[in-house]
Amino acid sequence: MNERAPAQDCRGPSAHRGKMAGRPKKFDMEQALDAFVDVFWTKGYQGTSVDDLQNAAGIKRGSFYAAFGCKDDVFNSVLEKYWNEATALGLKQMDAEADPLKAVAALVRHVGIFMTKNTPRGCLLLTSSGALLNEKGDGDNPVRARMNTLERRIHDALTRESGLGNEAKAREVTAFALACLLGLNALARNGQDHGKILAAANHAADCIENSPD
Amino acid sequence: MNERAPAQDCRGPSAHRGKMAGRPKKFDMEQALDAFVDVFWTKGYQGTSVDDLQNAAGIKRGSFYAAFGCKDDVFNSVLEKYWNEATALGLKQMDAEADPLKAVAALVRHVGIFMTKNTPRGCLLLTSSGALLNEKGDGDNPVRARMNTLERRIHDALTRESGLGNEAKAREVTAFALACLLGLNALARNGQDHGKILAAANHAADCIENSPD
DNA sequence: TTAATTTTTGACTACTCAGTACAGAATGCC
DNA sequence: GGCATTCTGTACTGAGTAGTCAAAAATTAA
Repeated sequence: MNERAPAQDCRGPSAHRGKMAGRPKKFDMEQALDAFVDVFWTKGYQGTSVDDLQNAAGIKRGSFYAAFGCKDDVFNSVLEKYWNEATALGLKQMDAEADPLKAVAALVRHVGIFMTKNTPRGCLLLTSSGALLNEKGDGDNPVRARMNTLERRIHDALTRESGLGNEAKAREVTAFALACLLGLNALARNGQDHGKILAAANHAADCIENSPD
Repeated sequence: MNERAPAQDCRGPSAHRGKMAGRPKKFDMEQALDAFVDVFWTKGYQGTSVDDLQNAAGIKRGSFYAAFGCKDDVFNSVLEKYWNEATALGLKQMDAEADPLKAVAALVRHVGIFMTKNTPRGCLLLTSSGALLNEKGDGDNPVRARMNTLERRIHDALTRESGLGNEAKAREVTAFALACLLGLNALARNGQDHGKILAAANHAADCIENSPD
């Protein structure tokens, strides 16, 4: 564990143009972060080394640590960026649908498409959740926290205003939907082809929409 | 990559009692293998070092390599042992059921129980499949091969004698069932409690049994 | 007792990794 | 120009890793 501050100044070429003293950065923080997302996404948390990150962004050791902090700091930043983008794409579809079961079904359907687009990478968040367990034990971690958020969002979608009165069923569907998302992701990462994943996603969505009581 | 032979003689204390020359083994091959299963199961493929394996079995470096070969050899042995045991427990339940959809539902229900028993470890096979992708790329690997076998078994269960006439539906349900299994596993490894996992498994099984056409 | 055989043991090589340290380069400000 | 500031590049530390090797120990066979 390392307690250094991750150097949150973030001026660099892309930051606001009020010129400041000192040698200017040769790289763009945002572009570098994009590259980091890519590396973690394809290689997984455990599989990426700091060298991988540096090479991907074309940054040498010293600059890297000064600008981004340690590996875990970078991973947190990457997760934040990815989570925001993935949320924007996926969860909003769920919130737009009025009928609770249809809303969750829409989420699952969208995730199917999302996974298909990115085979065999699947979803960075869902994939990392398993890997972090091996690395850090089952304590709190940034992935787990976001998984809980995701779960809460699904549960909320099921129980808001016009929602399911039956709390037990809401919980069951929530757990099932979560399992479907994780399952579709695992399917994608197992190299299943587009057709199969989409079929499974559609089937899952249909199942949720026609949920048995 | 290392091409040494994994020393497949396997006499040791537990083998047949025709005494042979040479210093006797101090450890039992089967017990050691059990310990290896345990380590890979809790730490994952990437997360376990050869030292971990040696410590778990109380074997020193040289002896380890002489008896079991390299890390990948050990992993293959572990996978074989685990697969046989998991198959004996899980797939036979599926084969015992005549109705195709009920058979697959039975498998999913059983997996739910299995995952619950082993939280937060889940299933060694399903868990490793994602990790190996990061490590080895998407080429052939021993996990992938067994995943394909699993998929084929599910598809067979759906299409044997009295089975579904509709091939498209069979494929859809197969992919969905696989997604459910992987999803339940991921759920378990995300630290979800017993109740949630069982609920999700039951819901999934119900969905499969009442599969929409 | 001696030879043959096999395992044990610990040292050894060679490599990768995360993170630190520091001299020097490039800039803005005065 | 001179100075403070910030970034770059590289070398370094220390820990971990996989796998090899040869000498010592334990056993059976002759």
